[in-house]
Amino acid sequence: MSFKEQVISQIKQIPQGKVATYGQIAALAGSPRAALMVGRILHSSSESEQLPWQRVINSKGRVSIVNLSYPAELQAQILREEGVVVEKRMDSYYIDLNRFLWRI
DNA sequence: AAGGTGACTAACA
DNA sequence: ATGTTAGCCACCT
Repeated sequence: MSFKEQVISQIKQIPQGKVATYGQIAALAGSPRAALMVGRILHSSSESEQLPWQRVINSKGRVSIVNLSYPAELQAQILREEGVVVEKRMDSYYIDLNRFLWRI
């Protein structure tokens, strides 16, 4: 099973109403420092697979999606529907990791 | 096969 | 406290 597949499988396991960081997912997939890869994998496979990409954020609790395939606005909206509190500051969206970070 | 790259992170200035 | 720099490592070409 490739790192990529492990990442995808882990992301699929993030429960609704929770979020995870790239670093965390990378660690779960077996390579704690391949956080960048996680983002890359998401970017490339989020459309083909049905991944909750909106639940994956960076270490500061900030949405990294900003101006790519989807507007950060959409991510924030989806998360709020799941019960996650998303704070909007300037142009970015922040999430309270202490409350919503997914823990195993 | 080798090198460039990225939806990152943590450490510094 | 914000901005920059340098590691990072598996994927893609």
